[in-house]
Amino acid sequence: MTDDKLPYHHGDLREVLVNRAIDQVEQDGLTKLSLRKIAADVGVSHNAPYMHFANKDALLVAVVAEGFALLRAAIAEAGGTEELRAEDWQRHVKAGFAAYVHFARLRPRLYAFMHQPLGAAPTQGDGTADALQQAGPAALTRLAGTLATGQRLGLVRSGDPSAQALWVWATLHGLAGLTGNARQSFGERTPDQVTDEVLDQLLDGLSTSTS
Amino acid sequence: MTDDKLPYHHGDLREVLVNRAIDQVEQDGLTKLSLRKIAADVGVSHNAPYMHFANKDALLVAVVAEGFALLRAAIAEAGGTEELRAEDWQRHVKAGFAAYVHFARLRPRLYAFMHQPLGAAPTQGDGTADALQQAGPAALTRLAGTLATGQRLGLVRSGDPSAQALWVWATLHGLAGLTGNARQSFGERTPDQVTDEVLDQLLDGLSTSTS
DNA sequence: CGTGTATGTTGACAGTGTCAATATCAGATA
DNA sequence: TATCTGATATTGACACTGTCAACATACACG
Repeated sequence: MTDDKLPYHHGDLREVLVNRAIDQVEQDGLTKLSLRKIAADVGVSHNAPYMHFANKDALLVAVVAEGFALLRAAIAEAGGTEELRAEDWQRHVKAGFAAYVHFARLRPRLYAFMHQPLGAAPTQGDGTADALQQAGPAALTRLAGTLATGQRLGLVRSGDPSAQALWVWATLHGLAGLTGNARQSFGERTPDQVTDEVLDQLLDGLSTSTS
Repeated sequence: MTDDKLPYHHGDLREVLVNRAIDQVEQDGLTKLSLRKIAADVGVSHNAPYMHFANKDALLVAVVAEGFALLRAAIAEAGGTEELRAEDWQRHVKAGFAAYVHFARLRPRLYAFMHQPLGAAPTQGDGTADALQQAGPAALTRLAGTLATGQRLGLVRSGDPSAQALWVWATLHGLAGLTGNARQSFGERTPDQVTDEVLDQLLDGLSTSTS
């Protein structure tokens, strides 16, 4: 990544640190994550990260931000949940939902860490942390818009789209958490089957036809 | 657990340590949790915990186990999801669901830590860890039984109860995660409103009447 | 009693996050 | 080109952490 610029001494150390931290979170978990180990892996001294992050928590905030960026990209690539017409709607929407859940299953620890208030409270005045705080409502508004479109197309039952959006979001988030947790088992079902079944039920529950 | 023996020197140190660890997780988060600090707070030496737990992770596993016990108790107290008849069913079920979500909002970090694979992989052969692994399917079976009862009462639409249970569980888990996260905001809605609205939609989506 | 064993303490060690002081180097200024 | 400047990285130090080993204590049972 970023092998073209190679600026000052090391070459975009900040981004390299964040990526390495993401890997570390995904591999050994949050508790084992060591700033010094990350620095050593990257090949810099144990205090070099402090040139780019005030402290360990600041790096973790950057990890969360990058995680959300990756998630947005994954959803967008899967077909996007916006700007749709005709009966492609349901297919595109389900693909976007599935991409959300899939992301959480591919990077379960990162997804969990993005959402869970396990660490310290977000550092005040960081800017990045403030931006994250607004990511939720923004995504919710976007989702509500998608559902409003579905209503206009006659594919989604009437009702407050923002309330329906909360419902959808809760279901996706729950599905993401459950299927991403390797400790969790679902009897005979695979996580993929669970995802597919629940999404079908959700879309069915949202739709106008009773089935 | 083992609250009757009151053993040797300190008096059931194990339970005290777990409770203190739960408080610590809830207050300052997982990353700041210190075994030595817990020991000091409880009034024992920094190595006393090693008499009851092989290492820090073992204590954390016990924290998770105790968390699930608390959650089960909270749901049971709210009316229990089992052994119901007549139209009390819907009321009791919603109360149980709400209790689940409420628990997560009262102890967000504990709930998150119970589910999220942030820490190390479960220690092999711990016994407690193995028991936790089976807690998921067990709860799922119980929930499916409740839904089957609802079907028999004509209150839940037909379909595989275990598939419906997964749907319900995902929704509850998602709702729990979202409303428990203090960093999350829902526009004008309060977490309680969000919970109520989504649960109504879920029960509506599950029910036989189309609205 | 005395003895064994579960329980708790003390001391030590490597590893951690973070601060202060120092060194290095890219790029602007002259 | 020569020099200055500030961002970037390094070294050293400190308090703190998890964990191991050796030692001390106090209950339970013969």
